[in-house]
Amino acid sequence: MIKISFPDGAQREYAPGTTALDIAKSISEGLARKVLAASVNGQVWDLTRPIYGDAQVKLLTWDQKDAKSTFWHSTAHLMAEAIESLFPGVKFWVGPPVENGFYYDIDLGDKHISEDDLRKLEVKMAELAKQNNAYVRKEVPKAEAISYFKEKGDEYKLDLLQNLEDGNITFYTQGAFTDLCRGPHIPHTGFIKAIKLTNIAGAYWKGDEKNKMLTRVYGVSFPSQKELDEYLQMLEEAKKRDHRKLGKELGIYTMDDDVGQGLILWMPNGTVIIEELEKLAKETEEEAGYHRVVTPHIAKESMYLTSGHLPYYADSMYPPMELEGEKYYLRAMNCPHHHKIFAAEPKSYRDLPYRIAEYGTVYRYEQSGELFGLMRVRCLHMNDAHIYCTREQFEQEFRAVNEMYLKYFKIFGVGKYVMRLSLHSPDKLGKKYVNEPELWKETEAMVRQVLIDSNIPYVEVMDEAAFYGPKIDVQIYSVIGREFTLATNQVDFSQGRSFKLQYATADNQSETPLIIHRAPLGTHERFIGFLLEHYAGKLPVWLAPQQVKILPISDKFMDYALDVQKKLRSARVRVSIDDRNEKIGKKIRDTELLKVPYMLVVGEKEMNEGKIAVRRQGKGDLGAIPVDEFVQVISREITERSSGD
RNA sequence: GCCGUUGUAGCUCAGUGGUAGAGCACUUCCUUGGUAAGGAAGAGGUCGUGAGUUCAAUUCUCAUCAACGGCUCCA
Repeated sequence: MIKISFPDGAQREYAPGTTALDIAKSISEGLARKVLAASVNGQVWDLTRPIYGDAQVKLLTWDQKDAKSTFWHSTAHLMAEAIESLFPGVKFWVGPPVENGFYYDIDLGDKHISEDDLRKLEVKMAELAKQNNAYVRKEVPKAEAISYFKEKGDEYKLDLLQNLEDGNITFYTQGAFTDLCRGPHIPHTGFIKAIKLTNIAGAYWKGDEKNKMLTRVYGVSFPSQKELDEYLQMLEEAKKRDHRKLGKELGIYTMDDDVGQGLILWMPNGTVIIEELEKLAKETEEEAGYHRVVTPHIAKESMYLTSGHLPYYADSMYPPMELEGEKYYLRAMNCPHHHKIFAAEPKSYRDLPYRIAEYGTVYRYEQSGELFGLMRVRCLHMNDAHIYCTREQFEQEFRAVNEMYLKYFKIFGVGKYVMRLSLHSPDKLGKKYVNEPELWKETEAMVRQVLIDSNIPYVEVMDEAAFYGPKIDVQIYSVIGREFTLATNQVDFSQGRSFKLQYATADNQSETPLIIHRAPLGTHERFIGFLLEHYAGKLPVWLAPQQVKILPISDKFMDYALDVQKKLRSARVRVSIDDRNEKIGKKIRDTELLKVPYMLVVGEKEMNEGKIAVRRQGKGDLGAIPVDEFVQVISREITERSSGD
């Protein structure tokens, strides 16, 4: 007998060769109907795969991530079967599960899949699923696998096989479809009750843009129609908080073909948000000992040759304009300008750390297909600053920057983010990264140490560093799940030397400072895009473009409304009056939809008592209070930058 | 940049080989109404842009621009 241990610590004995499905059945029939896969000694296995030794077994049902992945992976095979039956002769690359569903990359040859075909494929898949075809695992010697795919003329699977070791190769077959696959899979297709093929996209083979483009079909599937409906419902909800939709509805920003792709026109409402953010940044930076500077948006080519940016980024800068025999570039980064300010006056160690900040406007010629609302644009305003410091000061300065992030995140209630320690790839030294292997090692260790000392959870990622040094990026996710770097904190051991930046040490030697590039609030564009989604458009009062709307019951009360408005305006509250000839219900509805935080209803009662009836957006009627009291309440809320809950 | 989809009124969208329609928004009038849509009338579009096919193109074809979904990229 073999001993099976369960996550709760229980142990049971089974005959060797028993399967996880047998184990589930021995516990309860209900469980056996629900279980999709099993974790056996930490590895996800097919339920039907025999277990021959003692093992830790965890039965995985839909709620578990690994079970979902297995389920979607199996659905990808089912989709491939359907595609093969509707489009015979196509070739398959890989079909993995992803965050929300699965995809399969396909070489369609001269065939073509349309949106209509997706509906046909869904029908076919449902039909195949109903056959309850088992996913059958088969171990295959490498030579046999090779000859199988050679005979099929499938160069893609042959390519996959190249990197697989003999004895470690398995095929899975369900119905008429056989695929090279390491598994695992759900027991049979009958579990797949609801399928939605979501979109068709191109994807480079092996993710390399030099390679052929394959057709990728995305889909998602569920064990019941109800779950699919809920998922679709959730997508609808997510769309409502998409910053592109909210940006339009709330009059935040616009774009125009005559201006150009990726160039944001900030409307009055958006500009209010920008100015509030800048106010916050300026206060915070002043308190932290930064100086403000202002620098031009262009510079000569020679500066970007000095900085070393040009060889790396020429393609993603706007092409230069030539004037009097000189090439000028629109800047894509602020750092060189700032370095020139550092260099303008001789520095001593007493001047360090030298911190200079600017909401710097930069222009990046991002690939057209990359542009995305406010999140990825071609003209951006960076919450930029550069800190020039000694090696001894570095840790404290770097840590102070991290603390600044966290301070900001607290104000905005940002909880869902990942701190990413971005490191270089040693094999790309001299290409993507400056060729200073020792300095890379040293600074990466320094940055890691700061994270550890500050007790900040983080993930390490290779090949994500800047060309001049390692960095910490704060990754956030848009409502539709796309990942973006919101904030960044970077070490630079390279540009100080390129620009011959120096300071005099205490013993009068010349030393090159370390530089920290940092942008805790990222760019206005991305940060505001993020905030709109984060708050679903319901900005806290201090950020709201329109903080108060006064709603007179009828125009008899306009004079009183004007009095109230005057009081609020003198307290610097952004307020206006809905003076339309509409009923109060209509005024409330429209103001609610514009997500104005406070509505003040004024009518006969309020006028006689010197009060206003306060209504909070999304919360309804809060009752009447004296005007002066309201002014105090809202002023405090604004000054404290309260999130309002 | 690549693959695919889309482009009609300020917004959301319907529609057609014979030069266009709805709802909301807007303007005017009636109504002066107490916590999420009061009523009526009116105005508004050379159907993204350019070319081609056709007696005739918003509709078909091609090109181009832009948006969207991915891929690649992201100082």
